[in-house]
Amino acid sequence: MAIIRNTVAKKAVFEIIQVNKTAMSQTEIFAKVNNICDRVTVYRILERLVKEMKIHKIVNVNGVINYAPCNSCWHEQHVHHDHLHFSCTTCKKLTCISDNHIELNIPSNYQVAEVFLTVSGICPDCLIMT
Amino acid sequence: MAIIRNTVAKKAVFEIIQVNKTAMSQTEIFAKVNNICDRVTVYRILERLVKEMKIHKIVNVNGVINYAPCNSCWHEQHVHHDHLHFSCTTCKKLTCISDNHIELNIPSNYQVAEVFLTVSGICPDCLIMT
DNA sequence: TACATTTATGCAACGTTGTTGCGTTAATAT
DNA sequence: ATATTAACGCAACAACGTTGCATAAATGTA
Repeated sequence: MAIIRNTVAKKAVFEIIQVNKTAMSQTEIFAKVNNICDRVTVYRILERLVKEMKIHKIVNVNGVINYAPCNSCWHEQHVHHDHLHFSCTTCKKLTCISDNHIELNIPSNYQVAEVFLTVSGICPDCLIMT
Repeated sequence: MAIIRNTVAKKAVFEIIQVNKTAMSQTEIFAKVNNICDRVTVYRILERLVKEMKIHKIVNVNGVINYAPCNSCWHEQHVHHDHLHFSCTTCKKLTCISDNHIELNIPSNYQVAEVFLTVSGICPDCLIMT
């Protein structure tokens, strides 16, 4: 069964993720909820939101897990070759970039499920500062 | 200056990484060195080997950092679009797959440095077991 | 509106991965 | 053989994430 409840903490976390333009880590999200709930709760809410496919999980190039809203994006079930993440080495922000169709050339004896494509470099905002 | 020394522990770690066909985490590597040295030493050796470009660092889809030998592969300094990592969801092994040229379509106001391309799914070895 | 059900939470404790400081050991050059 | 200093061991810490269990609060129903 498992009836999903829409709690205040869950609404707050989802709101934070949706408003933010770039992907956020659990630490950043917890810092923004203003002690409305425990840090463990944030972990559990994120886990649920991923399962409900309202947000998605992205591993940054440094290994830190980030979360972004699932707007026009892929879902875990589907193979998408047209989505990309940009990791800025200056401001550390992780941004989703759509419309990036790529052709893979993987041996046929591998069964592909998901494609993770992350590009590191300098984002437009930081490039201006140079 | 910084003269590089070829210690027994370093030789052992490098040997382990080279012999193994798939990329390994620090934990896996440390488990194989048979207490020849401390776990902190393994971290420091890996750091040095990366700097010397004898091995390279790959972040797996779960956020765990893995290490693989730098044979026909890319170096951190260069942009390579023809290298790919396959992360098996069954055996958790991370394998390097070469010859995978991809075309990116990133807005020109982003300055690209490195491309990280990881594909998850089921590897040939695990596919046979199905 | 009050109550029952059970999902979601708080707290505490633990686990893993990775880092830092500092005194000691051992690899290389002379 | 000795001096130099890179590399190491140990201990302690830090960040990130997980688990168990008692309690709180959403939701459906009377």
